[in-house]
Amino acid sequence: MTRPYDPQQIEPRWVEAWERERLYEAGGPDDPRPKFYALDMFPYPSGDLHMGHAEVFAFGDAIARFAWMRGHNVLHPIGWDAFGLPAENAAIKRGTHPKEWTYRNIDLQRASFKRYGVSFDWSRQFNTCDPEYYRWTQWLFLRLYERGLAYRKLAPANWCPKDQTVLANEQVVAGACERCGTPVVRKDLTQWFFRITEYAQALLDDMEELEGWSERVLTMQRNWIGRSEGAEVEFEIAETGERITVFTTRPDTLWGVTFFVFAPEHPSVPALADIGGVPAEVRDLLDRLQATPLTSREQAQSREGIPLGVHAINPVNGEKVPCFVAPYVLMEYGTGAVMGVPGHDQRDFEFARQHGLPVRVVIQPDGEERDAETMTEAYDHEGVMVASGPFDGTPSPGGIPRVTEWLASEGKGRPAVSYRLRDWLISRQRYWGAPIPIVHCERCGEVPVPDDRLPVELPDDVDFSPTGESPLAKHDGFVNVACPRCSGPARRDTDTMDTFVDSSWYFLRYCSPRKEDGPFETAEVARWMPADQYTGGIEHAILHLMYARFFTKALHDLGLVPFREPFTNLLNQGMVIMRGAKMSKSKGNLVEPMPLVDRWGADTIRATMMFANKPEDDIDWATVSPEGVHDWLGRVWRAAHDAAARDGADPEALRRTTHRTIEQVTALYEGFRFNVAVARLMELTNEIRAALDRGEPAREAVTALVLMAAPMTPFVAEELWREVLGGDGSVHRLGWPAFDEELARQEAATLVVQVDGKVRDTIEVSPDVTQEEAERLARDSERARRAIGDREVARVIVRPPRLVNLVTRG
RNA sequence: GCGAGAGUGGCGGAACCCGGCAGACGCGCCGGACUUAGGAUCCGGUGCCCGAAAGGGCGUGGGGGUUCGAAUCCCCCCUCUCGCACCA
Repeated sequence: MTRPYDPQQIEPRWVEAWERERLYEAGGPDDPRPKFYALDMFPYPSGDLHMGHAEVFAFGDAIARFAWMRGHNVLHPIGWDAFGLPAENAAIKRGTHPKEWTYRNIDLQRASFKRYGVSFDWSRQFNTCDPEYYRWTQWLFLRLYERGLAYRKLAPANWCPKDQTVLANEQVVAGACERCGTPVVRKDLTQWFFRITEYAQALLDDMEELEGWSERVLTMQRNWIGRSEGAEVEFEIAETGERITVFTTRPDTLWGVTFFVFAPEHPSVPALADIGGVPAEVRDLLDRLQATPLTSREQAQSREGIPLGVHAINPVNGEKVPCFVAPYVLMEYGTGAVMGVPGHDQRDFEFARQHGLPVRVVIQPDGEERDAETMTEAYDHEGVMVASGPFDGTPSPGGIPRVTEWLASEGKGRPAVSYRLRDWLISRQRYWGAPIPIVHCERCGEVPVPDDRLPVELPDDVDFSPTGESPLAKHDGFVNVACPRCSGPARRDTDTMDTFVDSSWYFLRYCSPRKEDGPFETAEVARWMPADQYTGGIEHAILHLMYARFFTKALHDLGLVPFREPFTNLLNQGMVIMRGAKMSKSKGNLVEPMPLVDRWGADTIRATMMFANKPEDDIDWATVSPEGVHDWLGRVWRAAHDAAARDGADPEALRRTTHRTIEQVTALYEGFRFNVAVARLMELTNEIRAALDRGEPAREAVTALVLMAAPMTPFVAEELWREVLGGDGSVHRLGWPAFDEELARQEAATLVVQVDGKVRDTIEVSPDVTQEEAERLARDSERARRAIGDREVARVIVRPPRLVNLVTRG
């Protein structure tokens, strides 16, 4: 009697055995097998694993195991992204220390990962909050600092009043803090930045190398960088002679300029307001804006504005146009001043209407503008109608390139490129992060902490309740320090780094995680990087992936790594949702994976995730059920036991199915089509069952089945392989089953007789039917005759292996 | 508005790259077997309509086109999802 399939009985045993056998440790430099770096986005330890983790690591692990079985030397590491605000907030709420909370969660997640059967190389684990790690985060900061890629400046920052910290632009969503949803306000602070804008063009250009990235993510990154080509044009202020530069994508519309607008924060504004006699109004506007978020919608959408009382001289025709200050012009983009062309820009048009300014349409010389004759409609630069007239018209002497050229030759402008991307604000006024390794000395100014005095350790005894000031600033023992340069009294920088800095290089540390005299071993990094496959959630499409790409480029230019892109192939899987909505405790639709594992076993939960949908799409947990997969594994279990007890070679038909399945499943794994792969394996299982029920042997088929299932359902595969099929060693070290191409292509041959595209009959024939035989069959056989009736056969199309099409006439 | 992707049974989804038996595989549902019992296990059925059956008709968001043949290729439209959005 076959023992029943009981995952709770077999799975924990293999967790232990694999660990004992050190089955998943990556091979050293002498390993002759080709390398495969299977990288999964490391988790944030905010509790036990959630459904999202269960999904990513099911995919990531299947990819790693498949690579092992195909003969690669695999690096499949794990660590924890352990610094960050949630730890601090949770610690405050629970009256504990972020460190304690974090390490406890890491222990919890580690145990769960093991129970889940993920094939990690545990010998390489680290946490970004370990001093041995953040020492090198600080070291890398200093290298960027030396290169001028890290700098400090006073800037308006996004400030979250609840979390009491500055946020990166990327962390502000619809004017609110990404984490807590509190509306963000503007605050002027001296902040640390990474000069990611220096790499804006490289980040765009090198996308060519990212062949294994989805168009979706590339588009998101492209939008985020937001490159536009155009020209800088210089206007002169009539009253002062000051030259003000604007950026425009449409220099050819300079003839349509009827006004000029400054952003409220533009440095020239206060002086011009004095001259124009409106200093109080302008100051009021600024004060009001200070109180509102940097990225607020309403503010930007209004068309309010204050006439400055001064005029700008249009460089192309010497016209004087009135100047305004208006919040719809952003200091953050372009030069913070724009020329107003209401005939060709929606916003300018609305502004002109509200302030009673004239609208003038520029007529292109080659008649490109559709309203050239009537001038009843105005279009923006994308050909979208802005408004209907009638309007004045004025001719332009040329298109964009000609006008740009002319401006340059006259010294009134130059071709220019503008990016939406801003420098990356990395300082945080919070405790749980890597301290910025800089000392401020009264005499020497900013002084980097020397490499041999790293890490700048984060003290444990800090009052980290948020007050708006960096918690570290209240810790005298931390703050007061001798200047490394002059030994005089100095103060440490008390900000900590954004956690995205920690995660911008962790994949390099994995290559040599225990290195003590550097962030990574160059040879090891060269051996493993770039990562062959990166697996993680779509929510990191912009932030993390852009920062990691930037870091890699900067390190490349510092001569620290020999490549410019870190991740060759990227798999962004969708989310696990519940009844159409994101899971959350507050919505009461939270499902936790580990209790499911306790009930069904890890194999079933993993395979259920993979079977539910293609990796990129969301899985609605309400629409899937582990039952089907669990039943399937039970059928595999029984089939394996039955087949093992039977001698003889598999029957021909089953062999064909087996080899066809191997061919298909191999391709499906390569394309991450795990859902279909599961379906094909279920199909094969059904065939095996049928053969066994007929009393036929099926050992070869079952063996292939177990091997192919191994990356997705590692426990049951290992158990069946080692304990039932008498396999030698782990199934996860075995070669991937080979398939006989000839056999795989042979079908149970049926000719489908189509008459004018409609299926009339199916006729059994030998698998290698030729055109001649098929034609003879089509014309002479009784059945074909009956199918086509009295029509005349015009043509016979044979498409091996199994289609005969009779094209009839009349 | 701009950009990307998607519309197939009661449900999740196959087949689309490369046109050739649409609905693989699973869930659910229906029926049966075994059972004191079934929320266990096994077997069968299940796109819709007509029909007892054989069989027939209709079917991949809508409309057109190419083709002997279109879920698949081309054009137009509709709907949905995601990302970006005073970016000058």
